Amino acid sequence: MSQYDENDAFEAAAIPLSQRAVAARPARYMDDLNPEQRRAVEAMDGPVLMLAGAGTGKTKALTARIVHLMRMGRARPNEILAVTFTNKAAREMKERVGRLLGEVVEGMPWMGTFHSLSVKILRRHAELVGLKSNFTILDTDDQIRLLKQLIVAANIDEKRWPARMLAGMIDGWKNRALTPERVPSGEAAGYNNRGTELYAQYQERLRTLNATDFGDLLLHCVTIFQTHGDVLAQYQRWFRYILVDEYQDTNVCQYLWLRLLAQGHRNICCVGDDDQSIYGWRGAEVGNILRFEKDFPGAVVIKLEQNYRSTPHILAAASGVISANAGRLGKTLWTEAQAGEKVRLIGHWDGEEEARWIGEEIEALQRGTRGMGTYGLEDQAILVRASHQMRAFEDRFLTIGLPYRVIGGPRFYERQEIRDAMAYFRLAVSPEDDLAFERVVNLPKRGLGDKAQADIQRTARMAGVSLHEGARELVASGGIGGKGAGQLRAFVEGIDRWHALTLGAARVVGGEDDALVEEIGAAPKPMDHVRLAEVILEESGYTAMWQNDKTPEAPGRLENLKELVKALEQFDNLQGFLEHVSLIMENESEEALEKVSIMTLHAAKGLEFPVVFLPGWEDGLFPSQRSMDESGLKGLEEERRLAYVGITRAEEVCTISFASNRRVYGQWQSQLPSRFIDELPAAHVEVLTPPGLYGGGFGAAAVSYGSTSFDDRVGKADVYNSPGWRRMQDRAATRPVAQPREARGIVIDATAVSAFAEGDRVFHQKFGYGIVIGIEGDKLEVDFSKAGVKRVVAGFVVDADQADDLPF
DNA sequence: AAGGCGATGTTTTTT
DNA sequence: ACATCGCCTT
Repeated sequence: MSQYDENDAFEAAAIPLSQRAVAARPARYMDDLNPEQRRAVEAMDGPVLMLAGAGTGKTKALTARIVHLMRMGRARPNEILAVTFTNKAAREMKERVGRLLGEVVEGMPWMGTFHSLSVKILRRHAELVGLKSNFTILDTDDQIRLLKQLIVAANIDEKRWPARMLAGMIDGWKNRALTPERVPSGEAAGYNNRGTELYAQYQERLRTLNATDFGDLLLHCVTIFQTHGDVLAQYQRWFRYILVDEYQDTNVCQYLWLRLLAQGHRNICCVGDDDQSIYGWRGAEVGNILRFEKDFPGAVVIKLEQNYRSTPHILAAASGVISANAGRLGKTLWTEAQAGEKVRLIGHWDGEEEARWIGEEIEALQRGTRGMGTYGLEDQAILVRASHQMRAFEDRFLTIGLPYRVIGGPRFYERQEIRDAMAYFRLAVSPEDDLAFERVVNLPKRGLGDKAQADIQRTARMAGVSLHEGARELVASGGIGGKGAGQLRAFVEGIDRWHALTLGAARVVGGEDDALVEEIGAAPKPMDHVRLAEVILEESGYTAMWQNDKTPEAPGRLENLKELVKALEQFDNLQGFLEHVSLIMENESEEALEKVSIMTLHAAKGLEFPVVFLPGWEDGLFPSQRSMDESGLKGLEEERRLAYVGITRAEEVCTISFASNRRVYGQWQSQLPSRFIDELPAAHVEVLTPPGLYGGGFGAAAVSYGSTSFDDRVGKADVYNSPGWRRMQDRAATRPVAQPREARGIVIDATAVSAFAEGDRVFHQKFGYGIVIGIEGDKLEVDFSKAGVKRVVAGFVVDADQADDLPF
């Protein structure tokens, strides 16, 4: 039922091997593998690196390999360690293995994410790192709150040295498997040179709270492996074969984790694609995959290069872009598929027009009026670099009524109301959970402000007890005045009551926990945990808080709370629920209705769509300026891999676009087409002419729109240097005060629009008439009669006299 | 204690 | 532009 069911892996081993050994019957799972895939499946022993390009059937090979290992009697299901990064990937792999086996074999208990597997291991050996086996896993909120307290306590200006940043540093250290004492002295700059000290304090606090953060799950395991040879040896013996998916995304800590476990037999198979490493910013080390053969001498390296997903043009475009990266392991994707459409490239005046055009294009493809076939909405996706780009599309699609769904929005369990409710549940399960107490003590408002909360903290600290007990004492001693007193008393008693009810609930389940069984005698009537959850939310006033809330999102939040309670049904008790939620952030209720998908490039990894739109290919946005500033060439190369990932998501139609103007942080900015566009091989690209732009003016200037296709003789360098391209870039770079513009299909000639002066009466399509009151570069400050004072790009307004002649 | 206002910092995201 | 956050006012 649960993901890491304690249907214990080790005990499962007690079943004799003979019962499992399956007679060698025709190996169905091998039938439709290509020679390379087959090689990856059959190279069972020793280190194997499977370099699997996009769409080359890597999961197929990986799952077949697992089945093969079992069929050949090399390992029982519970002796195979298969690691993924996401729960989704783990789930899919389980399903596929199950399907290949064609029979219900008891699950593979050691197939899961790095984190879930680490939890499983850590619970068995928690005491080795000073934890109890029922430790809790903090979410980011709790982590930040805890750090903030430490920073304030250390008398460090929290504004100059924010807790978020420290959290990031600590995370980075943990990703590199650095415990506080191992952090290089040079790296603790900031926080008054007390960064590592704070890190150490934080670890101490976690231990006191019997808690870990996400990074700890892995790091503690590594620590245990490194310091307890006997424990490590046990697991090395246990996991006879190790498989790792998305190896290019592993960080140092994960690498150590794997290497320690694989040290003995070296039966480790890593699957990945260095060209799809896009998580360097969160600690992933491409170096891990580049170094594999050195780390594991004698490794068999198998390249999967036959692509089953995309057309040749799409593959060629992707290959062209990625070839600009240095230090690749190098693969050349090929396909037997027919040519199909070239990658389409189109420029737009601004982001809104881009969204409008894509919306129309999607509808046209849906109707099949593009002469390129018919594609349902669920076959089409828009992949953006940064999530704020999604807005333009959402706005546009809402106005034209085009159904869409955003993938990877805030996850269910990350929503405020869900976290609040969870904090209540946590308090009910363990009243001493101080972080949960802090979160909801004044939520809903109980008249307990900063002062009251500080008093509770002080009382608790002096007595060396939890906040819950501290609050009880404070109430008893009358140390808290007036209105808050009664409410705090009610809160404290509420926690007591709910806690008692959870204990009661344990008996219903059968009381596997001895400690709980002993206490049950004192507990009141047992209560079903789903009902209990409702009671808690009701009695605490939390539900009422949202019912009384008049904001438009309140109903949705209540809906989510209902959903949360419903989700509880699938668990045995509140404890069990909380145990698992921290690691499993399921994206549920994604109806597979006919909808266009909108998501970031990161979220798109591993997915594929017949039709893909890649908007916003503009320097600074994509590649992201920040990425380049922070990580230089490395950053640029990662951005380029992102471009590669984007293009290779497309099966049949891939459309790249950019806009000349875009609002960035509220300010209009001229944009240059992405340098990645220059890297697209001309022979595989078709340049489209945007509608409403014809002849002369903007049309000719921008990207040689006049021609319908790059001349095949023109190499990419020439494209970049082509007159039209050049002119457009010059234009963008010099940013003339007045640019020609397109208004409702009417092209206004640039020469007719002279530069503006203060006092000019102008017209703006959205804001109406106004007077120019200031000029700064190509931006005008205009006092609009209806919209008030706005800053607009000069190209967006016309002389009011001229506007009068326009047929609006 | 709670609501309102100006300074601030804006990627990508899993567990 | 826009949301978040800390501070300041009531």
